[in-house]
Amino acid sequence: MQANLTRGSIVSSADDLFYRQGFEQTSFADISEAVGISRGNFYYHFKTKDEILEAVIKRRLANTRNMLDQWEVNSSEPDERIRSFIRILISNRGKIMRHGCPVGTLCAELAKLEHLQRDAANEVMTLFRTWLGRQFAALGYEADADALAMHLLARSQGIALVANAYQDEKFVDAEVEQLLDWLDTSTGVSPRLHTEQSHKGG
Amino acid sequence: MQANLTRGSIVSSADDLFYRQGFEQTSFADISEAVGISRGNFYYHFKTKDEILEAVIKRRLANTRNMLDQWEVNSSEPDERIRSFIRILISNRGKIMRHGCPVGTLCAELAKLEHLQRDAANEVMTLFRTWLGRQFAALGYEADADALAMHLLARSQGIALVANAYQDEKFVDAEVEQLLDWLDTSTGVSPRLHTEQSHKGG
DNA sequence: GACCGAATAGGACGAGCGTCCTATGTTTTT
DNA sequence: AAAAACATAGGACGCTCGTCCTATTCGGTC
Repeated sequence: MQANLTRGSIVSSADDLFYRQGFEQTSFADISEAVGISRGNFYYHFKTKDEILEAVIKRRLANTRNMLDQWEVNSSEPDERIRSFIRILISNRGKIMRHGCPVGTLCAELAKLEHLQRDAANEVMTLFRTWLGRQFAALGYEADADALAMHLLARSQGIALVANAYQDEKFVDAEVEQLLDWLDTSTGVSPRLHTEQSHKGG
Repeated sequence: MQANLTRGSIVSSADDLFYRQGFEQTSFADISEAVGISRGNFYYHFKTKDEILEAVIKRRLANTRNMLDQWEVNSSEPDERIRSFIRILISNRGKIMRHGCPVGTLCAELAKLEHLQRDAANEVMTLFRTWLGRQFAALGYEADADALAMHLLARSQGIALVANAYQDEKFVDAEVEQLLDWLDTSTGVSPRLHTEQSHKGG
């Protein structure tokens, strides 16, 4: 079963290239060169470019699920879990400044292409959305859980996009601080519900 | 000077197509068909695709400057001017849900392509940035004017991107309300500086 | 060692791309 | 009216793309 190994390498390289160059801009030749195989061999594993995209999105879905699961394991408190989400802006700061958010840029590109895999790409974002929604619900914001999740999602996407445009490291840091403060003090949607406020550890 | 007329039509159509389909996805054939001229005539006015992009960006810069000037004329109060900015999310809501923000999506695409016109595209965003910065400075936030402008810029871009992904009209409305509230109450960066707070009209 | 499926290599293909050229038509100038 | 400049049309070019085909090599089985 050498095939599975090669297939994995292809999806992994395609994932990386789609992120760095965009889907449309990445050619079969690019991927096969990155993997170190011939274009003919490539066709043995994937018949069309859309098939690769589909596999890449499935891979991202799986990776995202793993990451979210890990955050739930690492932190028992919902607000700390949300902080894990916010802090990826810091841990991935370099990549984000160079290539934007992998989730947002793919959604934006496929939306513009009106691509069939558009909904699949959105699912990755929805993974974060529902996960964040659950955390906000656990914090006591049952009614506004989804709105808060969407708000945080949009804030993150905006920070990533602007950071990518201006390559501004300090801007990311400052905005992340604001997000953490926003989480600590109030969500801005229904502050009165914020009864059991958790205290900062440090 | 029929040339200037045709040239204008080309830039106008290209502007629209670049917004709806993206720069890379739009071909010479697309533009010439939209204008109603032959590809040969096209070449008479623009030698390369990059030249068209350059002209489109210059057009957007001019249009943006006009719009910002108009906002300054229409409102004497800086906070009301900022509200004009926030409200484009409502007035352009349909377009934004379909194709995203024209400024943000172009910056994101050219960043991914590592295109030479990338900085030029960023200038459109910078136009908003400096203009917003001036309004915040006029509101009394001299020290944090640029940070506040960047914050509002990022918020808007995030809203546009998420709205484009989910085609969610109510989300845009709710977020715009939050932005207007944020502007009215406090900026979140240096609330203590917010001495001369303007009152709402309605 | 012959055999067979799995896996790989490398190139052919038609289409569309950006680019460029030349011929033709249309004003404007003299 | 002739000449010159402007403007347009339509197709040729070389290239790259996604796709597809066929020949070859590898690895395990009888």
